[in-house]
Amino acid sequence: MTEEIHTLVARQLKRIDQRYTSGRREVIEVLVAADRPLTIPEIVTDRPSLATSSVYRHLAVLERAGVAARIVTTHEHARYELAEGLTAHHHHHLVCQSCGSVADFTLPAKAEEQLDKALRSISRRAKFTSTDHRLDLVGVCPNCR
Amino acid sequence: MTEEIHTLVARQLKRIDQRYTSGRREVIEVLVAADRPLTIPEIVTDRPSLATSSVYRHLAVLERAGVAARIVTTHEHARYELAEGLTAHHHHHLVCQSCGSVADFTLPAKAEEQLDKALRSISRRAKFTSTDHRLDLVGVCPNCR
DNA sequence: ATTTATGCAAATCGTTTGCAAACCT
DNA sequence: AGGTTTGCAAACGATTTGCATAAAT
Repeated sequence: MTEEIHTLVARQLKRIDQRYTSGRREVIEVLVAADRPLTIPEIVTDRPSLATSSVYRHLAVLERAGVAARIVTTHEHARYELAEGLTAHHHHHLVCQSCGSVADFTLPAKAEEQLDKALRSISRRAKFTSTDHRLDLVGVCPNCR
Repeated sequence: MTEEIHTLVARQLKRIDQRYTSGRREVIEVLVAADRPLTIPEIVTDRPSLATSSVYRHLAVLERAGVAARIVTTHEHARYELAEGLTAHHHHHLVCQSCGSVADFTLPAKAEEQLDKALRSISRRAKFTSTDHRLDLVGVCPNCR
């Protein structure tokens, strides 16, 4: 089942004429194993054989291929996770203001639907071509309380 | 009515033992005049008498005072706007992936309520103390199409 | 063999900070 | 005067890039 992911990543990379090299594969492995978005230092700590600059490049490629997603936080480092297409579900984030950690959550299907509907209507009115929405809850995580 | 804002800002600053100096006032004036979140270079362009480093400091203070809000974008510069307490309404953002511009929108009251309710329930379950939520629509603005 | 990816060190660029002068009270 | 704020230049730190080597096709 995680093999499936690699097949998918390889296909998506090929689509933009990129190879699925061992370094890129390692990055994907780390992201698959994580249950939350990771910073680049975290990824490097997990796989010290990877050079930091290469991880930046790998993630840029993986993002272009649509298999990784960058999350912007108020904290110093950006965070990355597998794209929703690979993990199979649309989700949102709980962002801790204190430690910068990010956890995932999903909205009940009905709430998500209602939200989507409202957002589609907004986009239409604003002549804005929306590709995605982001919903974050900002606050303090259980660890930091 | 914009005088009212200055009174409020002054009060909030005093609360954290900070003065409402001319530089800080100028920053607020620019933000009041803008109808969208601005980057620091944009603010400096508007008021060239302000030193960039001072604008960074001003906005840090204004943010601590709760009268300005920093918006994190995928683009290079952070953006700032008046805090919701001053502009009087909770709103969200349309973020253009192409040019990085950010426009405001509000959700219909009912949709916002439903969303809030769903989010409160999520927070409770995750033992997450939520102070705020952020909702962004990501896509391409009319100017960039 | 030729192209593409990677590591390392150096460069970049938004943001922060030290310090001396200007400002406020 | 005494403390705070500001401008300027220098420092910082996350991310990017140049270039020479290594890997992939």
